[in-house]
Amino acid sequence: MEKIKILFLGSNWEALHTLKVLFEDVRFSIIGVITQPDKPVGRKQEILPTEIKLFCNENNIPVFHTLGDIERYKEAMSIFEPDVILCKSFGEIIPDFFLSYSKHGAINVHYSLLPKYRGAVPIQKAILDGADITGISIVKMVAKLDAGPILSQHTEQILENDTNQSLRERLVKLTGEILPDTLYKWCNGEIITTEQDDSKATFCWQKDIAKEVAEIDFTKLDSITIDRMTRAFIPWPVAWFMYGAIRIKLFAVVLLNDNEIIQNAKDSKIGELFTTQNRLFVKSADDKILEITDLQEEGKNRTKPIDFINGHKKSLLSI
RNA sequence: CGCGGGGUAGAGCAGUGGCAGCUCGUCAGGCUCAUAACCUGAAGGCCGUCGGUUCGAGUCCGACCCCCGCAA
Repeated sequence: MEKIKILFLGSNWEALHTLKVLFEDVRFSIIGVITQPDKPVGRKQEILPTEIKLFCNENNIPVFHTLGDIERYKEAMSIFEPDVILCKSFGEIIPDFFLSYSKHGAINVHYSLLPKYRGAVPIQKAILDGADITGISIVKMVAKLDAGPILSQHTEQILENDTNQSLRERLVKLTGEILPDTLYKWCNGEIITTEQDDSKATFCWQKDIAKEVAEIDFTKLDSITIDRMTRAFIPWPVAWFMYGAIRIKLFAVVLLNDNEIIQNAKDSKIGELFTTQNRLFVKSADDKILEITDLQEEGKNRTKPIDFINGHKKSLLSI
């Protein structure tokens, strides 16, 4: 039985996980990986090889950079002769001609139930919208972004306390469980695709997830929105608010149902932080009490509320 | 040399050249029907490192190390 030759396009840790799963599956052979070039990382902006590149080097998989350049895509086509192209978190717009040069085309893994949430940040947007389910769509890539026929879909519940990170980790894991079979069947002609209903498409863009939109003004936003923002912006850019002149990152909040505290705090001012029972609270614009359970001041380490309270005993309102 | 904040008890923070402090936690005991409550006591420190100034440095000066935020 001849192995299916895969040309893998991917750049981040999610792509690496998927790449490993396919690499270890005996039905497939990874003939090459196209990934984004090494970039400066961290505070020191050191240029380090990406994890994908390290993995490829260890396993003698050829690595190629297209750099978004049409000519380099053409060059890649002359080097690699894949049966199928698999794309996961690649980060470049791929030219049309490249999508169709292999026998079985190019397949993309997208983290939403297409046609909903086409675009760059489907998980975050689903959380911001308060959706209760999302999922994975494995689609054939076409010129139009995330608009191709669907090979298979799998739904996943969005839990009440799911963050972009926790949900993403589950979806990445699930991808490893379902992608190999789907891809194998596809290449054997055993899958009949389903066209997307374009009229039901919704979209999300990278600009929806940015530092500028991650600011939380407790005097203007309601508690539900604040909770969703906090969960959607992890691990980046992380929801933040101003405490006096200090910027504070907000890693987790809990909508409060504790009657005693709500009763005691009924006179507290909207947007003003206060503490009681060694816990940290704030009232949002809809007059609900939110408990802050995980935070970080600029220039300082991430701390638990008790530590923040200890450090601000004098300025913090206590009820 | 990208910009900025910081390093003091297990944690979080004060500290004006002159005895090392506060809150929380920990430990021991007490009180209470009861508590993330209250009372009494205790342990716990190379004040990032090295050098300098000084009668005297956590504090002033210099160099270095490390952590963090921004930016990318």
